Amino acid sequence: MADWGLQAVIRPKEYDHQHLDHNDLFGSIDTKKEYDQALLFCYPHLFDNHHHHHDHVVTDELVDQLYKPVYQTIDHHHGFDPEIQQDQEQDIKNFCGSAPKTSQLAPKLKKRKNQQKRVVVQVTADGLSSDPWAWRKYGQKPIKGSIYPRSYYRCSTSKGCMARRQVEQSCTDSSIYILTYTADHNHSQPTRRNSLAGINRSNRVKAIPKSPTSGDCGKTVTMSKDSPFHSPTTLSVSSIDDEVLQHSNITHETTFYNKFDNNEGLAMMPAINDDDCMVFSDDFFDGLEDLGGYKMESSSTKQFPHVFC
DNA sequence: CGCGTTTGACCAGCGC
DNA sequence: GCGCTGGTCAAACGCG
Repeated sequence: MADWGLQAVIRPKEYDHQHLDHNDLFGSIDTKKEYDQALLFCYPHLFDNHHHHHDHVVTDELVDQLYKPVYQTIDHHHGFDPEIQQDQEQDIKNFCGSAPKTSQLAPKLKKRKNQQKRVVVQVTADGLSSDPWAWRKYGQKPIKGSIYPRSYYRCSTSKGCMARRQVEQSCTDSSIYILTYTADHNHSQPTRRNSLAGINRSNRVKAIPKSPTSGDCGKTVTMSKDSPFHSPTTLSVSSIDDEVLQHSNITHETTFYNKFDNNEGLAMMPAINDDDCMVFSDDFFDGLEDLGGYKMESSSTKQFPHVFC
């Protein structure tokens, strides 16, 4: 059975247009479930205890606008294989249905590198510390085609954890860092204290220099698909809960778009402003922090990158 | 002392 | 088969 690790990326619209060479590196998210997976992989705290679905109105035009370009990308770069999609659907169902068994968690040995599932996240320098997991650097290598080296991290929370993270600076936009997550955590999300204990030092070291040009777009996060989301603590795939929204005082400025996908849930996409950035109010992040025990860095305006476009 | 980064060496996948 | 490249290992070292 095919087990291709197609990647998907959510990135600012203008980024795609200006950095087409990077499209060769990444695929794109093609379903809302994959977006959920990406979110869950990187920000699991957003999903804890929120595993019921909600009805949200979304127009067909909006759905087409949000998702159509992604399918095109997949067709172009990876080819569209119904069997592959079926496998991916099954992976997601396994993930959604119940806590996975140990056998499901164990990565396949000798798996081809390009078949490994991975999640690609693009963040600004400020966003590098927004990861709740504790990572330990175990290698760094210069990458062909990039003037910046790639750093390799493994999860330091648990010795047996196979989760990996790669960090590289975009060669076309030095303010953007490309995070690639592979494998999955075999443990629950660390507590805030544990997480800080693991990242305090590395954060202070600032191994990756912050670009003087960064900061224009706040937290720019780019998500990708096909993550190995089999965290044993995960209850189900879900979207950010209405309770979160209410708790966060979401206003018209922080509208979420939602998309039904074959009765298997819906995605919630932050609104895109005129600058092609998702904008969240401070109240929103305060709410998330309260609900998930997760501290976002202080900033007057939080902006998440939006989906491909 | 524990935990982190750095860095050169080594290994394996992949294309030719 | 060979060479290139990416990913990992492990020793050395730094820091609190």
